This record gives sequence, C-alpha cells and structure tokens, in this order.
Amino acid sequence: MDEINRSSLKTIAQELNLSISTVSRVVNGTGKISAATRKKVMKALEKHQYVPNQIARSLKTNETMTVGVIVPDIADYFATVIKGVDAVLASKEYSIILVDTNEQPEKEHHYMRLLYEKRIDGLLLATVDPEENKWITEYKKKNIPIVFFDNEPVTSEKCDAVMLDNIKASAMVVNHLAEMGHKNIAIICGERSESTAKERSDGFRIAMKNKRLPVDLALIKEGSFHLESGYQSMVELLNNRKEHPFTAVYATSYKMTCGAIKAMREFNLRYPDDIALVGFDFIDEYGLIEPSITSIIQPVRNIGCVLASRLLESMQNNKKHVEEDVYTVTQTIRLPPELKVGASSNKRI
Amino acid sequence: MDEINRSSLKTIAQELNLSISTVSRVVNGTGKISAATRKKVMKALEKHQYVPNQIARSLKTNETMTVGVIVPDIADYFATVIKGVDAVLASKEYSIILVDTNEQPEKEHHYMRLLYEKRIDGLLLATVDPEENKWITEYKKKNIPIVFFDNEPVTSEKCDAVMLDNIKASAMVVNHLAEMGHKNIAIICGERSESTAKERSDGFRIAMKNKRLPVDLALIKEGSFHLESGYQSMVELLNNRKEHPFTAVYATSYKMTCGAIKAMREFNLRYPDDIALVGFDFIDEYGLIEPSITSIIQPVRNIGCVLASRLLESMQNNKKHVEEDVYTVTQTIRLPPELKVGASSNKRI
DNA sequence: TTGAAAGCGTTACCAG
DNA sequence: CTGGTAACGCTTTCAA
Repeated sequence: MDEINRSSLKTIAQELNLSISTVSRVVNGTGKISAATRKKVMKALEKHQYVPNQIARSLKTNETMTVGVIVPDIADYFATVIKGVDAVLASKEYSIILVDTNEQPEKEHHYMRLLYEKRIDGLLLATVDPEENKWITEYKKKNIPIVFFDNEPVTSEKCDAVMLDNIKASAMVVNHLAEMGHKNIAIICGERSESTAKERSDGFRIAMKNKRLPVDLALIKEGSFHLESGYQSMVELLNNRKEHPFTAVYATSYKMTCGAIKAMREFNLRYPDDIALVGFDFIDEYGLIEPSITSIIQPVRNIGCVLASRLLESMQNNKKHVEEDVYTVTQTIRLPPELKVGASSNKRI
Repeated sequence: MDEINRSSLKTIAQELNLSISTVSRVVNGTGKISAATRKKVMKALEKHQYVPNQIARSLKTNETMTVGVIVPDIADYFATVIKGVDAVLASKEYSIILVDTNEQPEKEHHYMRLLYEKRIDGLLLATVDPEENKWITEYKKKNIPIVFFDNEPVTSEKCDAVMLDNIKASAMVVNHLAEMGHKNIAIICGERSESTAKERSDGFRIAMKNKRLPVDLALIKEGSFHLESGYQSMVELLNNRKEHPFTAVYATSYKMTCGAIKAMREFNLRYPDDIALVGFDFIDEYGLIEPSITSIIQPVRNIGCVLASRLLESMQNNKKHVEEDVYTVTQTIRLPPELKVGASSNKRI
C-alpha cells in the first residue's frame, strides 16, 4: 500500500518552510546558498527521492534534451549508426527518440510532425522520400536543426548532411577489379531516385571511363536495393552473358549482394573463379562465409558519431543565438569507405 | 529572413478574439463548438501551421505518450524486437526513447533515472544487471509500469515479463539430437547470473535426464555469451575429447555459435560429419552459410509485439485508476522458440 | 456555446 | 543569501 511518490520542488519547499526558488537553486547548483540550508535541502531531497521533472523544465527552457532519429529500418546497418549517435549524444545527456519508417516514405511526414509535437531539439533523418521537402521547410522555419544521412536530401533548403563518399566507393571497386585484370564489369544498382544508388552508379561509370574500360549499358542493371532485385538483375546478366560478356560484378547493397550470390549458386558459378564479386555493406563479422566476399564497408559507427557531433554543434549555435548567416553555414560531410578485399575478387585474370 | 514560427493557442486566440479554451477545444475536438467558430479557428490553425506542444500538454495531463526501451545492444537481435515494439506502440501514437547500455549494467540505473526525469509512461527493460532491484522499486513507487524481457528480473517486486521459453528451447535441441542418435552431447552456455543462460543450461540437463542420456559435467561449459568464450569453450571440449567424448554440441547464443564454428574449423572438423552442431539465434536470412546451421530461433518480432501490448495494457489500467489488486496482477509470458533444422545436425548417426 | 482562471513543475528576474 | 512572482503552453472546471 505504498503511497505513489512524485515529489516536486513545492513538496520539499513546504516541508522545509523554504521558497521553491531556494530549493530549485540547490537542485541546480545555481546561485549562492548558505551551507546550512543547502545541507538541509539536500537531506530532504534525498528523503523524498526527488527527481526533477524534465517536462516542466522543458516547458520553461524550450529544451527537451531529446533528438529524433528517423531511419528506414533499424534492423539494418542503421543499428550501428545509431550506436554511434547514441554514444556521442548520451555523453551530453541527450536522449534519442527512435522512429522506424519501414522504408515507407509516406510515414516520414507523420513522424516528423509527431517529433515536432514532442519538441525535439534536433533531428537526424535518413529519408527515403524523394520529395521530403515540405516538412523540411517546416523544421527550418521552427529553427530546429536537421542533419541528413544515408541519402542526400533533395530539398532546396541548405542542410547539413553526412554521407558516404559513394563516388569514391565505386572508384575503389573499379580500380581494384581493373588491377585484377577485369575489363568487362557489370554493376547491380538501386533506384536512381535515391542519391546513394545514383552516386554509386555514376561513380562506376566515371571510374570505368577513367580506367578506359568499356561501359556496356547492358551491364548496368537498375533495381531496388533488395534481395529479389539483386537476384533478378544477376539472373538477367547471366542469361545475356553471351552477347554481353563480363568477368566481374559489383553489387551495390547488402541485400543485392546476397541476391547476386544466390543467383550465382543457382547457375553453379563460383567466385572468384567464374566471376569476381564485389559487394556492398557485406560485413561478415566472424568470417563465416567462404570464400570470403570482397565488399565496400561503410564506417558505420563513425557515421553515427559525426552525425551526432554535427547536430550538437547546430543545437549549440541555436542556443547561443548565433547570427543567422554564421549559423546558416551548412556542411555536407562525405566519409570515406573502405574496400575490404576478400577471396571473391582477389584473383588476377 | 523568415520569422521563427512557433504559434501557440494564445497566438491563435488573440488573432481571432477568442478565448484560449475555445481554440483548445477545436484542436482537440472536445466540447461543443459552433460550426462557424470551428471553421474560423481551423483556418487560423492552418494559416499559422499550429502544432500542439506535447510538452505543455504532458505537464498538464501527466502523460508523455513516450515509453523508454533499454537494451544491452541495439545492433543485435534486439533490433528486431524493437521493430515489433515500435509497430505496436506507434499505432497508438506512442513513441520510443531508445537507450543502448552496451551491456554495462552500471549504466542501467543512470538511464532509468534519466528516463524517469523525462516522465516516460512506461518502460521496457532488457536488463543485464543481476542486481537491478533498486531502481525497479523506485519505478513501482512512482507507479510506472515496467515490462521486462530477455532476462528474467530478479527483483522481488511483482513484475511483468516476456521471455523465451528457454527450458523448452533446450528440450527441443536435446530431443532433436537424441532422435539423430546422439548420446553424448556437449553444451556451451553463458553466465548463470543471467536467467537466459541459467535456463538454457538447466533445460539441457532436465531434457538429458528425461531422455535418459548421460550428463557429463565436463561437457557443460560455462562462459559469457560472447564469441571468444564460445571459441574457448569449444577448444577445451575438443582438447578433452578423448577422456570426454561427444558427438554433438549445443551453443546457446549467436556469438557462441560463431565461436564454436571458428574452433571447429581450426581443428579441421566438419559438421555434421565430425560433430553435429546446434546454435542459438543463428539466423542466416539469405542462406549464405553452407552447410546450413541448425539453430533455435526466437520469435523476435513477436516478442516485441507482445511486450508492447502488455505495456499498453498496464499503462491503460494505470490511467483508469484500476483498483490496486486488479492492477497488480502481473504476468510472466513465455514465448515458444522454433528449432530450425539445418544441415549441421541433420544426419543420423 | 464561450470565457476566465487555476494549476501542472519549473526557471529566472527582481526585491529585499 | 532568500523569497515572491511571472511565465512557459496547455487542459479543465466552473460560470455565464
């Protein structure tokens, strides 16, 4: 039959015959307080197990110490990005409201509004909506910092963004394969409406040209970043192999890489002997897959850390009412990928 | 040079020469409002792009529409649990504050306090702290519902919990292996301070006895649920194989399973031919690993859904001020595991 | 159908 | 050093 116990400054103040202000001051360690009252108050605080009400505080201070994070799928590499974000943000006493949109662009607006209702101090957004503009403008108007990641935003607003250097990623892949003696390289990419897909694809063409390798359009497959699409693309490539021969294939997402592997197995083809394979985001932490797969690896945790740091900065500037034109300087940060060379491509032809 | 735009009920009310109450009523659709004023207000709301301030609302209503979720590691199978939680909770307009403790029990208290400061309406807690008691009691006193998952809580408070039926999981493994003709079965388990580890281990012994199979203590390895530990345990088992022979091994976590595989490879042993292997949480979604590994699979998404539903119920009861003894009825829900039989054990000896 | 006012728990300013 | 008071934005009761 315990009493429900939710003490407030008032409770404590009344019990001690002190003013709320005084109690507030010792809680926050602000202002000058006599040692005697401080001790008295501390004891009462302890006795009542006082815990400040951040809601009330937020109402007053216009700061919730909370940031929103919107991702298309937590059970993806985003989980590790979030770990990085969380590490940085938690150290500054911020917490994260996490939203998973299940890759449904239409949900983004709804959640952005919900988060705004909760008065988040900042937003990290991995959008999959090619028309994310509307709510972005709203946020800008409300003066809430946003940092984009994964896909580059299409909005015309100036925005911060942290992304992988996808152009470079494709260059690394092409250069590596070229070094191994490959000339005819196929690529399996996602939808060009997503900047990640577009950049990986464009980067591929650029790198091929730089290496003076032939770009055969029939070897450039566009799909949707999913297993089924990767599988389908690979099947088509293999079926057309006589007319459009290739010796290496570059799959530009984790799921597509899996799909490509699946197709190759069905065709009874082995890597690297029959076809060299380079994947994307293919992390086999414990080396269970043999032969091991060469893959572009994103610095996922670091992406999270950089994201969080950038957001912290913006939120800080916001507080300090930094002059607008100083504040408005935005950055697009591109982090370098790593090419982890495994057996699947590590053979000179 | 846009104005920063944060309209409130007051802004609207003043512009329209109406009272705040009236505007509030049309925002919430409560009370009786004349069609005329409603229309007028709606228009102003739209014009100002009014978005209610949930912080202020929360202060008044004592509801934040937010629940805390504490997990040891998001980049684990918890990601999928959270997806389930999120799906259910989001449909009721709740959002999730996510905390990753990095498996450090000492952080749990700190975060529980932080979340309480934010006045979450409920908490989902996957604790790894064998002494999580203190703050639990606090939450109970504050009348905030908690639902545990993964590990069973040790607190003496009555609590809700949703867990895998670990005893049954081990029974399924033993029965399967027994059917395949195995008699000497080794098990690699985690620390008994975590209930998951304890139950999997106990379940194993019980099932062995039920099947009248010999329980050789030297074949029961205790470690820490991590790769290194799984590896180490397997190495020891293999080194003692002459004195303590076994034909099958059961690894009780994902990482341990990977460790065991690693050790077997180093010893040049193949499954199922040399030793049969059954793992835990070993999901190879795209069937990339060959031969495929038999494993206990948790209904991860469903765990999340059940968790969220249970919490919603408690929060609901809380609101309705249900009489204490009705409210206090708590449940421990055990969800059934699945044994996904792969090649690694699917051979009669 | 509408308005006035109290109050949720804080912070911060101004007096003393 | 301490107290009083206004204000943050909202909901809700009571009156009109």
